[in-house]
Amino acid sequence: MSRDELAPGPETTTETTDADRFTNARAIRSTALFEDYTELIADLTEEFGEARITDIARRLGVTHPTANKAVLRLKREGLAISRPYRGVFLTEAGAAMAREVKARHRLVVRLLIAVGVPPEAAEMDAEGIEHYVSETTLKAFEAYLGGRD
Amino acid sequence: MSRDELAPGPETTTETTDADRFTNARAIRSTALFEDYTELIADLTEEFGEARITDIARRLGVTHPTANKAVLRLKREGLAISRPYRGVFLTEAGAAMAREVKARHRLVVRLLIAVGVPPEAAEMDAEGIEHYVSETTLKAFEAYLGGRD
DNA sequence: TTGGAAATATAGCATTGGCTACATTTCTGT
DNA sequence: ACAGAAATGTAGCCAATGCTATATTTCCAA
Repeated sequence: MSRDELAPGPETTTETTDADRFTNARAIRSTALFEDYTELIADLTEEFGEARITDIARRLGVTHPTANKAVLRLKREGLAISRPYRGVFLTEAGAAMAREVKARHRLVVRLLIAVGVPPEAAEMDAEGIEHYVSETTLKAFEAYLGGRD
Repeated sequence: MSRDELAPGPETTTETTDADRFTNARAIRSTALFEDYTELIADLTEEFGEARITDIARRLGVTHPTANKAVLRLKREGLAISRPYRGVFLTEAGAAMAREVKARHRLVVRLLIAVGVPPEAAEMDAEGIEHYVSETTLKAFEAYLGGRD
């Protein structure tokens, strides 16, 4: 009945526990929002020369106070800058995050389509999946896609 | 400069907007926790005959008050039942969710491994990815895996 | 059987991320 | 040039999800 020493599996080597996986997933969840915002701000800046709160809010499907509050957090984290009543711009750190996220997004969509997921569903699901794809998995996706087209 | 009618793409048909995708991802994020808990409670119940708060907390890597509070939400949503100072059990609805989540989890891991992701990374990433895989994508994964082994 | 250890419950705090309502500033058309 | 429209900012509310600290209950072993 004692569940105390049941955890250690066969090998006593460095092992990834359930808790590790869940903790990892929680950590990712807390950065996912930043990734969405930086990517979107990069898109809007490219399209319009600046990213305005109203446009950010509309694209994300949230109200503008919500977008505004998120931008405050982005600024606090050094990912964006803005002046009152003006557009939002990414810092170098924010732009780097946006580039990285965009590359990951594209790769995830390409992989989903490659294994037979309809493009529409691939785009939809990638929006959530992309945040959880590790560097290792990304490399595997690249190898898989590279080796077949 | 007017960004108002830039949104409508080429076809005026039913179109999935960015906002739709983000709204979908947010909705999923809010059910992900329930999915993790029901799956875990099912596992523990199978292993030990009941799911205890302490075990739930340890496996998820959170403190027990956190697990307790989450279980209160599960009960409120009709996914679990429990009596004070006793183990937690799934309702039929909770058990159904657990079964569905577990099947999805296994399929995601299998697919990741099939495209070349190392098993350890596949397990890690699946913990987050699984929540975002739609029915359509799941079907595609099944077809892909079925057609190659 | 009873006292200490373990498990569970609860109170209270912080942050995130959503909202509505309202204030302020900027833009724009006449 | 200015009035109304649009955009932005801010205040305040709520629920979720984490935490620590402190009860309370149950379990187990001497």
